[in-house]
Formats: sequence, C-alpha cells, structure tokens
Amino acid sequence: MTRPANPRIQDVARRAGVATGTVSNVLNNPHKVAESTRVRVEQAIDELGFVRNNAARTLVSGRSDTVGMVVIDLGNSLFVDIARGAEAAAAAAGFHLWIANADLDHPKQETYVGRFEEARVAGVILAPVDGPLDALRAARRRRLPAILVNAPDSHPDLCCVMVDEEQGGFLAAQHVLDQGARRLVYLAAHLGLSAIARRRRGIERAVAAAGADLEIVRAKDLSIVSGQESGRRILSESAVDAVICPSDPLAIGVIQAAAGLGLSVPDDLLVIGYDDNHFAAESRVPVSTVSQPGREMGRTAMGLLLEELRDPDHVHRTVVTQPELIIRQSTTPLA
Amino acid sequence: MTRPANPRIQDVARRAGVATGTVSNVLNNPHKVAESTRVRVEQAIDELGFVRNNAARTLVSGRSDTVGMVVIDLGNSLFVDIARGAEAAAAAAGFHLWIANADLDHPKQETYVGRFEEARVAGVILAPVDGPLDALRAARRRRLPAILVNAPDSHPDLCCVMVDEEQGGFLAAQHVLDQGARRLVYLAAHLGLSAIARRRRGIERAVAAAGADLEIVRAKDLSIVSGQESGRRILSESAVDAVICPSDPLAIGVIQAAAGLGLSVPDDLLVIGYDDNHFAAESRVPVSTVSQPGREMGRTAMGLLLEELRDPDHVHRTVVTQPELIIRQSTTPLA
DNA sequence: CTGTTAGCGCATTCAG
DNA sequence: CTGAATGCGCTAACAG
Repeated sequence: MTRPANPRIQDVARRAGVATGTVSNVLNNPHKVAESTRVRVEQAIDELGFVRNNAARTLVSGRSDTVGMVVIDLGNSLFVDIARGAEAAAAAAGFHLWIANADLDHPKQETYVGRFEEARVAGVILAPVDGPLDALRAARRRRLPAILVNAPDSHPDLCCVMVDEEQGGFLAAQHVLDQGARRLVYLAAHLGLSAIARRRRGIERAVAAAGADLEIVRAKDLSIVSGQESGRRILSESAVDAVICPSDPLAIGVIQAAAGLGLSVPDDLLVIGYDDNHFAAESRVPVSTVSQPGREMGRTAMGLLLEELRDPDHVHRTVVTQPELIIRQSTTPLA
Repeated sequence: MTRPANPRIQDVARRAGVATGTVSNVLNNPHKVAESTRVRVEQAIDELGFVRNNAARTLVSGRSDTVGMVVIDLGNSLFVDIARGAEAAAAAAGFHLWIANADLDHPKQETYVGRFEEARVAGVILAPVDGPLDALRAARRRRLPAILVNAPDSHPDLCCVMVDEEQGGFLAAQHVLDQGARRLVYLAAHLGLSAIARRRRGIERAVAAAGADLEIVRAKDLSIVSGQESGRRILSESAVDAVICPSDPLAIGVIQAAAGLGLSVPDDLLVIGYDDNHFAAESRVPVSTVSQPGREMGRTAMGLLLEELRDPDHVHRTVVTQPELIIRQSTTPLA
C-alpha cells in the first residue's frame, strides 16, 4: 500500500475518472450527481482512504459546520446535560459539537472563546463563569453567532437560555408549605451567586403569601459537610419545620445532622435540595429536590443558534426554562 | 466603526506600515521582530480587532495546534478528570483541547474521530466505548497521531494509558483481608466488562495467598438499588465478612441493606467500593474505595501524544497507572 | 455532467 | 526588516 498519506480531491477525481468538481458535489451535493458516477466516486474515496480537509473547506466558505461550546465546569452534571441536549440538536441539523472545559477558570474561558473564533466555528454556545464576557463581546462585534446559557443575567444583544430560578425557589417553598411547614429556613450558601439570591426571592414570595416564617442562614458552601455543620447549628438553636437547600449534598448533610440530633426526616423535619443529582434519588432518605432542565436548555440554545445562523439579523431573545419539583421521601411524612 | 468584520493579516500590515511577513512573525516568531515594530503591529491588531484564521493556518501547515479528545461518557467523573489532566498538559505545551462526548454511543464515537481527522487536529486522544476502533485505525493508517486511554486492551501499534485493574482488585481484597476478613464476596456486575473481570483476578490472587474464601455474586448493574438487592440476598444467605464492590453506589447499597438486616458496617461487615466518587467520602458511613488516577492518566496520555508529535516514528508504549486504596470508615472497625 | 479556474487567508521563502 | 510570489485543498462558477 503505497498510497499517499493524505490524498486530495484531485487524486480521487483522477482515480474515478471524473472532474474535481464532481467529487466535491458527491461530498456536498450528492443529489446533483448521477447514481452511477456517485458510486464510482465513493469507491475511489474508499480505495484511497480520502478524508476531506475541513481546513480548506472552512477557508473557502468562511465558516465551518462545527459549533463550539465553552462550559463553565464539566464536573457539574447540569452542564454535561446541557452539552448532551445541544449535541443532539446539533447533530439533527448536521452540525457537530466540540466542547471546551473552562473548569471554573475565567481566563481559560476567554481563551477558549477566542480559539473557537480563530477556528471559524459556525457559532459558540457559552455557559459562562462569573465575570466579564470580553472575549464573547469582541467576537460578536465581528459577527460571531453566540448564545449564552445559564448566565447570571440576560443580555439584550444576545440570545440567552436561562432557568427561572425564582420559580425554583417558589416551588420548593410552596411544596413544604403545602406539607404544613410554618417555620422555614433557607440555607443560602453564596448569596453572592445570583441563582441562589433569585431563588430566595421566590421563597420569600411563597412564605409571605402563606403568612409563614422564614430565616436565612448562611452555609459555608454547597457540600455535605457544610450541610452537617449548618444543620446542627440550625436544629439545636430553634424549632424548624423545613430546611430548603440550594444543593442536594447540602440537603443530605442536613438530614444527617437531624438524625444525629434524634430528629427524623421527614417526620420531624422536611428537607429539600436542588439540582436533582443522581445520588439524591438513592440516598438513605431519598431527597426531594428541584430539577433543572439541562437537556432542554442545551437543545434550546442550539435551536436559537441555528436560528441565528439562518438569519444573522434575527431578533435576539431570552428563553426562560422552568425547573421542576421532584417530590421524594424527605418532604413526604405520609408516604 | 466601519472596520471590516474579519480583517486579514494584510490589513494589519498596511495599518502598521510593515510587510505581511512581519505580522506573521509577530504572531508566530515574536523573537524575530524588533521590539518597536512588534508593539506597532500589536497595536494595529488591537485596533482592527484582527483574529487570525486558523483554517488558513492549518491549511498551510497541514496540522492545527488543537488536540481532539473523544470521551466515552462525560457523565462519568473519571473521564472528566482525564480530560482535565490532558487539558493541563496540552496547555503547558501550547496546545488546546477540544472534547467530543460519545455518550456511550459507538457510532457517535466513530463519527467524532472522523470529524477530528477532517479538521486536521494535531492528534487525537480516545477514551473508547466498547467496540471496534475502525475509525481510529483508518485514521492511523493516514498517520494521525492517536493515544488510547482506559481501553479494554492495549495495542502494540498505538500508545495507550491503562489502569492496573488487577492491582486495584488486589488492593481492595488485601485490605479487607488485613482487617481480618476471611469470607469475601465480590459483587461482580457485568463480568463481561474487562475491568471488572481483571479486578477479579487480583482479588483471587490475594484471597488465594491468604487461604481465605471468595464467592462471586452477580449484581444487576452498578447502582445503589442493585447494591441493596444484592446485599439483602448475600447477607441473608450466608455469613460474610467483607463485600468488595466494583462501584461506590453499589457499596452504598450494600451498606444500606446491611443496616436493614441489623448489621453494622464496619463492625459486622466490611464494605469497599471503587472509583472514589465524590459522594463516597461523605455518605453516612464513609466508603473505603479504590481511586483511579484520572488526572494523571490524562496528563500521561497528552505526554505520549506530544512525544509522538515530536517524533512520529517513536516506539509505541503502554503506560500502566496505579490505582490507589482509599481507606475510610466502611472497612475500619477500630477507627 | 466535464474541465478549468479563481480565490479563500496564511506561512514561507527569496532576493534585496 | 521589505516586497513579492507561491501554494496549502477546497468550493463555486464558468463555458462546453
């Protein structure tokens, strides 16, 4: 086998006895080519092991048919789900998705946005780290199509996909109120995080409407250990009916703290988490939670991007997706 | 601002009053350019918002400075760690990493390998789905540098990074034997999976050396629920000192089943998991486990790839990384 | 359908 | 350092 390492379209054409334009058509506009010649060309492609050069394709057309996604953190399953949704929608439209992991590092995010722009991807989907979006803004000035997913704020000059965080907080609070809770605690780690602050507003709305009590307690972070510590503090200080947590591990920690104090969840205390991590369903006391529609968010983001690719001057919009209440044992004493 | 959407290197050159070759040098060989002109060129780049076109660069040089990684499943944190390690090593060498998620779908994996080849990436790192590696083999015939990570088998014509699965099994078994266990159970879900079968060999080796007893029990899958079911079955049928599980959720399920039967872990029963998922440390009974060195695997894979880029004819080798025993409460009655 | 060609943006080379 | 020229592999447009 002494064939060239990288045969070109011309080599294929020669071997198949056709013009280069015909090979290009077989690749890109098969319907324009007669069945018989198409078969002959495809055979030549196989025999030579021809792989088309996307660098050249992209250079000619100005844009590739790949979409770049920069993700804040692949360690968080929400963003993996978003990527899955985006990928499915991309594949359905003949695009492919390449992912770059910013790993919670803002400079890295900026670098990757720049790299995707250099690669002349068709567009970019960004699930951003907190911080300025300089690279994205600069790229957009050069007309790079881009969508923001799960960003702290919406942007009028950009399409965005967000989650209704306030509604998530409301759902959680309303649920425990419906179960009879009157003295609620919101275990708010990082009130600086806009998502956690927004959920708080939904919680306050539900609590106010029900005429119940709400106390805001700061947790150190979103971990199980932090839930254990905060749980011990809360539960030993005053009487509480329900603890609303902004993460599932935090909720699990609170449940453990309750057990340590001889309190039973859900009989003596209701606890609800957030995110629906896959272990929430299968912990010792299955944890009620609020689920974010990651796949749908990804699908929607890719849909918006495809719209923008079709019509670069389309009117930007922000799609707000709805979280979903998942009821499990930790908030259902009667079950 | 009526500047062109995509200024080219010539535009930059004109604005800076230099030759195009000089701009190219500023970008690629800064040391060849005098300080003063370099500054002038960089200023022109900023003013024009120039972004170099990697399609053109790649077309000229034949290869881009991006590495493509195709991952079996981003939902599994081991592979996210591998990606992190690979990315760190890539960045240190001036490369960037793009990730494609095969999502346990073999055809998708093949497609993405092909796409990376079409994009003329510098090389590919593949953490493969079970199944034939046709796309990769074909690409390698065209001299695409490629590394395999965590594949079921090593391949002599390719560099590979593997984990010593047998050693992982050995470590787990030896540890519970050291703790005095004599009647061991290996809860082997999917004996078809080569990793699980290999660990079995290590377990058998340790058990044989100690003259202890081993029973192999099939679990349905690697989930908590499966651990609960299998746990109830095992523990009600016969006396067991230790259960070795090929996943942490499975171990958690067994611990829950033990509690349901009035058995205390670790006092009446030792349980050990695998993978060191982040919740294993923080479950009610912290779970001993065997950790796979994901970051190291990724780093090593990228290192091998860089070697192959420097010397395409280097001798291929397989690096076997070592798993690590993580001892927690579920196997330490005295602690 | 064929055969030919221009040009995408860049890196590289060469003489000056 | 300049200035000019070449070609990477492909697409698209042309006349036949």
